[in-house]
Amino acid sequence: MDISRTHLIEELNSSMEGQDVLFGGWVVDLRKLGKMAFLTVRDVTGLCQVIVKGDSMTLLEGLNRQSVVRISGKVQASKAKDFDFEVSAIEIQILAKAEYPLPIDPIGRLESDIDNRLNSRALDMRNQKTASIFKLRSQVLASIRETLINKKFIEINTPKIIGSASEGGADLFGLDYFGKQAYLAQSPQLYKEQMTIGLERVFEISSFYRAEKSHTGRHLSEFTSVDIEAAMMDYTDVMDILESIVIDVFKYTSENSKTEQQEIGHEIKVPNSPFERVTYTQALEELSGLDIKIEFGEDLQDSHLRSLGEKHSGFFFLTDWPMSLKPFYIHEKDDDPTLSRSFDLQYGYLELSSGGRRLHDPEQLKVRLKEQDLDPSSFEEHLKTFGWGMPPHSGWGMGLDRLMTVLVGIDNVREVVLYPRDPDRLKP
RNA sequence: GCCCUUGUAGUAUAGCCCGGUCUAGAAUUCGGCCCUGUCACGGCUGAGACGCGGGUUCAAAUCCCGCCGAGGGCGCCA
Repeated sequence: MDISRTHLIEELNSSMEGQDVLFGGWVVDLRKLGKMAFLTVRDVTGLCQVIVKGDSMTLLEGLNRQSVVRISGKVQASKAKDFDFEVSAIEIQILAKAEYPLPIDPIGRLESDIDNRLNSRALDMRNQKTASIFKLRSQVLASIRETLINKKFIEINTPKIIGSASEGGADLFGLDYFGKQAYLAQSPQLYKEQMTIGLERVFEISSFYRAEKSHTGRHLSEFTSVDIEAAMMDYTDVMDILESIVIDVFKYTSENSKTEQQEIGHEIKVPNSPFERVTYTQALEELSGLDIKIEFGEDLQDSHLRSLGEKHSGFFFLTDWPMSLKPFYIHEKDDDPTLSRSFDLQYGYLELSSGGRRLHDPEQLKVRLKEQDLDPSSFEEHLKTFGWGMPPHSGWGMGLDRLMTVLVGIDNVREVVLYPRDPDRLKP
């Protein structure tokens, strides 16, 4: 079966009148008017109207919406409202039929439940709103890579099957690895730090796993994280990098996704920079002004972050957290050892990223491990690299899926992940 | 782990609170017929549903209980 095409739909134009073309895609709409018919056909690049008349009408037998067709025809001027030109069909080949009933309405005229759409995710991509979200996601990834590579970062891939828990905190998924206990990685933290020894500036964009039974619109068991780690940088340096990545993502997508923004019904606006930087201590004071009393050293609850988010709408950094709230590898401040060189990037109440300056002195690391009731001997593989000339370094991890929800203005992370995994969803 | 909401054709919904009017309604989709410029085409026509199991009642889509499914929130966590 010949499935070649001479043109993608976006390559067709009204100056080609009279020209024979061969293209293909899926049937979006089919309107039969007695002895003539209109169909609209979509490929990844666009939508084209096809007109069928006379003897060609027999070619429509058995054709239905969402089926895949290959059409040969002649370009001609169109009287249609939305098209300058159309293709008059000479031959219509049905390459694959769509079988009804379909589980969702792929046109999106009636918006189906998120549950139904996720169960039929591939078909959901025929819905231009959904497809646009993932086209945007691709642009976001491209933009982040471009920004980081321009700043001399090297993209790495660290293992997702690991032999021991990397940093405490979240519960890990355990698995049997040829009779040994293994885990799915919750973060590339230790590996990316190690890589600063030789590659100096590294980043990874990958899936990580948390076995938390969270039921919210912003948590998934499998999520995509953007991580960087850079030698010879302090936490404020990597905050600047994070900020420029976010700004670049918004700039890039706002300019390159006009169609997608229209489909989604959300205009991407480049945020103001620089982002506000609020210290943990200032945050406590602000909350105190709102009659919310929090002791130094207490973590900020969701409700506290919501209150702060109302005051600092949009992106802002929360910096200088108490050491007691931070993992063992975080570096303290010189002027106050109870405070850390750390930060979270917030969008309102939503935590997008957290990072900081890391300890690079193995002796200090061992002390901190013990303080947090972790056993230094189970970190031997990691600690030994610190004796090989570990440069001072800083980094962060950012939840890509959360950033996507901010970018497209949708508050459920499941909308921006192809096949989300949460405690109740393992399939498809 | 806790709390709230919810389940009606393929899809998305009305009806439920206040039981009988439900032979479950309108839309869209799907099938058939008519239609040569549609553009959410139109007209005629057909098919298609009360998640499962108990209970209350003369009578249950409607009230109660259990199970299963779904959505959201809290907590955990990023």
